[in-house]
Amino acid sequence: MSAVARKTRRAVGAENASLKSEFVAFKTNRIVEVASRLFYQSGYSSCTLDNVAEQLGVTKPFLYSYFKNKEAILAAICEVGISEALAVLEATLAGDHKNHRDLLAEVVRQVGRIVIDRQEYVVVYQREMKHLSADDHERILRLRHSFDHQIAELIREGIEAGEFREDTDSFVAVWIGGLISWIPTWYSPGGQRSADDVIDQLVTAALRLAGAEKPMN
Amino acid sequence: MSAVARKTRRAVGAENASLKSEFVAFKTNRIVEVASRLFYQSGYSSCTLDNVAEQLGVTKPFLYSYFKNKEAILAAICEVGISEALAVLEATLAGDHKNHRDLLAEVVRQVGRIVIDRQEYVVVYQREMKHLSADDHERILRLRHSFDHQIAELIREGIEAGEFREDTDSFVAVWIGGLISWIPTWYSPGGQRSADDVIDQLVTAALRLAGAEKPMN
DNA sequence: TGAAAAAAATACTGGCCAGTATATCGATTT
DNA sequence: AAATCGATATACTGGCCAGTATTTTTTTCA
Repeated sequence: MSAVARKTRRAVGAENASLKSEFVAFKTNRIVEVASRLFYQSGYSSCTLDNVAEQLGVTKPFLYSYFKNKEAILAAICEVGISEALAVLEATLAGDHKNHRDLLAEVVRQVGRIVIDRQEYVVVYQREMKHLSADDHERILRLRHSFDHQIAELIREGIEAGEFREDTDSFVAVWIGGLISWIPTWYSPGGQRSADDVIDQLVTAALRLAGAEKPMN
Repeated sequence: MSAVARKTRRAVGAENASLKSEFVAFKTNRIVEVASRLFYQSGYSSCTLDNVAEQLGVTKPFLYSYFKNKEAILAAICEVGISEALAVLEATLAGDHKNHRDLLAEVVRQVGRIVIDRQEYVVVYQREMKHLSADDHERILRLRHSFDHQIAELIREGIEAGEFREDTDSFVAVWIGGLISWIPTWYSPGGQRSADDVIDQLVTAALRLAGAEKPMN
């Protein structure tokens, strides 16, 4: 066998392998997607894996070749919302900004957008967290705390910079988190208010809580 | 039998009857109390009626002589928080107040207190609503809407009276509802912050959202 | 006190469901 | 084309649990 042939075969092999892992990732994703919708609608404990499989047009053992058990699917769902939120938070913090008020506004806007896009994941996380194994629970809680702490830090810096009212408690970070998490309980796509309206309101509300008046003009 | 004897007997009979209905109310209450704690801890679908009965030191058929089925217990739990909140809202609105800002502050304070006192009921309501029968769901949703509308009306009047910033959307009523509902997810009795601290913060936050500065000084 | 009624317990059932053991089927290799 | 292998399906099990039929205990009251 020539050196060229060997190389070609290796390349083909590598391509196959990566293609295969893409397939796996795709299927895993679809499972999480469908499961999150069904867990959202009927609750984690009431939703059976047969339901999930049926919705996907496959059978239960199929799910078990991609996830260890039912709880692992829940963990995957719970991780989506919080890890995406954390990612945009950190990306936004890393970017340039005029001042802390604009930075806070931008962070809230970005995170609000994710919460709206990933409504079902976020709600399932909030409601069903208690069914996670101790390990998964701890891992996800760490992400969550990292998020809260970075927001709190942002608030503290803004107060120090004199951009937020000085009688603001950095604990408002938690209240702002509340506003954000509250969206999915009343916003529904295709309802009265558009997603953009809701996000604008959210940003206004967050700035008021932080004591940073007049958002954007 | 003399008229006096008849009267006495009737009186005794009535007394027994009322005592009996007090017993029934007491037992019903205890069931709701224990069930709400267990549903809170492990979720409605995962918690069995045998668990509830065991915690009460009785057996499952006992529960069925006070409630038609499992869902009826859930409905009773869901109704507690919202109907108490509605009651204090209406009582507060009916009282005298200097102005709309103080009225809003008082309403938020009272409702916040109930949400803290009835944490478990409120959380179960939020999480498990979807398992209610259509009838129960509708009935409870009406209470909820009544609550939201009255808060929105209060905000509108406050704006009109010039006490809240005029660029405030009466939709902030929903955001304020969010703040209130958010408490149970992070406040825990015996934790860092006292219930009174939390309520003070809540009132401050609500006034900021409404655009009514400087709460109490 | 004893019969009847009320309250609560024991004992059961029918269906559901997470998880698994085994079979099938199509692709790949030789 | 036979053997192997990976991916998915079929078929099953063991335990759980809402709800109920039946029995036992307690209360009522004549």
